[in-house]
Amino acid sequence: MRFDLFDLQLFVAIAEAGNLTQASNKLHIVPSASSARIKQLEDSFGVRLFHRASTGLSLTPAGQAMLFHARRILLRANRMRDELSEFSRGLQGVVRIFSISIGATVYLPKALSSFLTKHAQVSVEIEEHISDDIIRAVREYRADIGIIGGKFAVDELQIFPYANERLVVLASVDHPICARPDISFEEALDLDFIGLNPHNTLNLFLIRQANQVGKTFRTRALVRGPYEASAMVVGNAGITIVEESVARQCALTMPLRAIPLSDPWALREMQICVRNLGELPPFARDLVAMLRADGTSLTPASAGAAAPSPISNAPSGID
Amino acid sequence: MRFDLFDLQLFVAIAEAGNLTQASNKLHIVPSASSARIKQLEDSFGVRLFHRASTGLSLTPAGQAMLFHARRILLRANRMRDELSEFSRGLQGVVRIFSISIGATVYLPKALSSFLTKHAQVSVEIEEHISDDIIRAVREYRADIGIIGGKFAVDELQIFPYANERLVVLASVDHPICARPDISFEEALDLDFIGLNPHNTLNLFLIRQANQVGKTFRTRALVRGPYEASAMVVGNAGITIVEESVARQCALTMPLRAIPLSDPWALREMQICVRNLGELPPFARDLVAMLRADGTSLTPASAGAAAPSPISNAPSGID
DNA sequence: GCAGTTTACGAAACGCGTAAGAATG
DNA sequence: CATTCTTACGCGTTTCGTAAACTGC
Repeated sequence: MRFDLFDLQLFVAIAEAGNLTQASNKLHIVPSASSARIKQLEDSFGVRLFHRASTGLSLTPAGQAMLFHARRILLRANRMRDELSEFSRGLQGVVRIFSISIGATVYLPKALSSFLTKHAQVSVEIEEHISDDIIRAVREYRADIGIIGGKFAVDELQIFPYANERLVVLASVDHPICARPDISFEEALDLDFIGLNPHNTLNLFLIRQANQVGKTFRTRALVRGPYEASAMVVGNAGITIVEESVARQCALTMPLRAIPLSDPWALREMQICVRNLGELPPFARDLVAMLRADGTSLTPASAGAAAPSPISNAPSGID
Repeated sequence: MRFDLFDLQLFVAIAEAGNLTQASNKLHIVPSASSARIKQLEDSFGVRLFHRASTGLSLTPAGQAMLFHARRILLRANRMRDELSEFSRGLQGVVRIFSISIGATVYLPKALSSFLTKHAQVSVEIEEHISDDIIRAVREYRADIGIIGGKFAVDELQIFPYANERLVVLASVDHPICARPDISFEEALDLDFIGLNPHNTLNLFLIRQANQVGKTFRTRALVRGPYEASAMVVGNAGITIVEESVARQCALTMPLRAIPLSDPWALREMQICVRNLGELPPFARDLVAMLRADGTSLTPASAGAAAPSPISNAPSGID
């Protein structure tokens, strides 16, 4: 277990060329040296990796298995080298964020634009996942910061409240329910729905809520995301339920109105989670701080159960 | 880019201990040697990885970034070592299969039991994914064999037909529709449904089919898998749609009946895909051959459009 | 005999440990 | 002055390249 990355490169090259000499030339080494390296690799694992023939080398099954892993190791090593070379060119940090859909598409883009200008030499990676996966990733060091939706029991992680997002019904401006100040989820279920990609935390949550009141979604169509759904909502094919900020975004370009859901649980509490704030580099801590400030300012402590007051549905139209 | 795995181990150990001396002791090396290795690592990347202090070492942001990748490389390398050590103890091959749900839970277990007895020294890894991911994995060498559901346009891969699975409605034995020889999907949509985990290929497919006839699922509950659904079907909470072989399995232990769907598309054509049969080791080719033989024998060329005849719903009950 | 792999061998390079130096609190 | 990291240096091992032997088509 003390082999080189160059051993792996050589191994892969030989496996792909089926030929020790060509692989050796490609890597600017003499065949005898390659031969020795491979032999040593085989000895260290106690397994033959290639079948030898005077016509060339071919993989044994053990070699096939090794090839699989070796390729992945090399890919990762290259990414590492590339990232580090960015540092040598001035990059000062990388922050890896895993977020639920609304965070990755609505909140983070805004929040990050100010962060990135403040920290010009820090780069940010965002991946969209469901809450469960996010928690796992943060725990396992695969993500620095997680944005999750709803209250989760998360031991060993540090949790901070982020934005509170009120869920709203998104409807065409000429839909009857636009006359109302709010609507209960149960009432809304009597209307036709445009469904969103089922593989996200919000949708799984809503389906469970529907079960609890003993009703079901009358899904008229199933589309990828909120923007696709909006297009169908405009045509009055149905309504959909999204977070308020998503609704606002969609209403900017389409004649839509958002009607708040009156149920208590319709105020979804998004949370920021990190393994340990103290472990994070300063710029990442700063990002967490900025997110927290940003999140709470966006939803000013209206955290009381079902307060529909701060939600205006007037400015949601296209007018 | 010619560093050791030991370099990475050392790097991670120092990062975790925050202390070069302790890390060096742990790895049975003298601190001066560690110091030299780290320095060389830093030179090769042109980046400082640690902040030096007389109290110990702490990671720079570049070091943090490297730690992230280094951990993953080491995990992979350990898996590789473990797998190769299996080879040195007699293992003769590994086959990695990615399959859709029904393949992984119904078909492969049966097929593999005979394969594994025939090839006592070959091990098989199965992962469950949706068809799109499976195709990508096979293409990118992450899987040797893929089992996908439905006809896909897959360039560059070799495709073989596998089993044809008729979709059936699963209902409690005392449900009215049990009197019928078959039922159309459109009719079935008028009944209450128990929904399955939405993140699988079959479900996405069914939801789209429902859209096409302009109806929607009246989902009364949403559960993880077919066995959980069966329990609710028995209580007459609703019906569900599954592949016939899944239905058969569930009916073994519960008073259920399977009523075939009469729609032409209800005969789902599962397919085996590989990158290139010639590239695979003999035992993997043999597995593909066994799967193909198995699959076609299970669904004897009833591939004509909507032939409900070969499907008996008599033996599906518990009686 | 040609294309390919492996063995033999001397020289250069590398990495280890010992020992001593330097910095910090 | 104790802890910790770094530099200097001698020694053994590794790894390289050259050259020659070996193997199947």
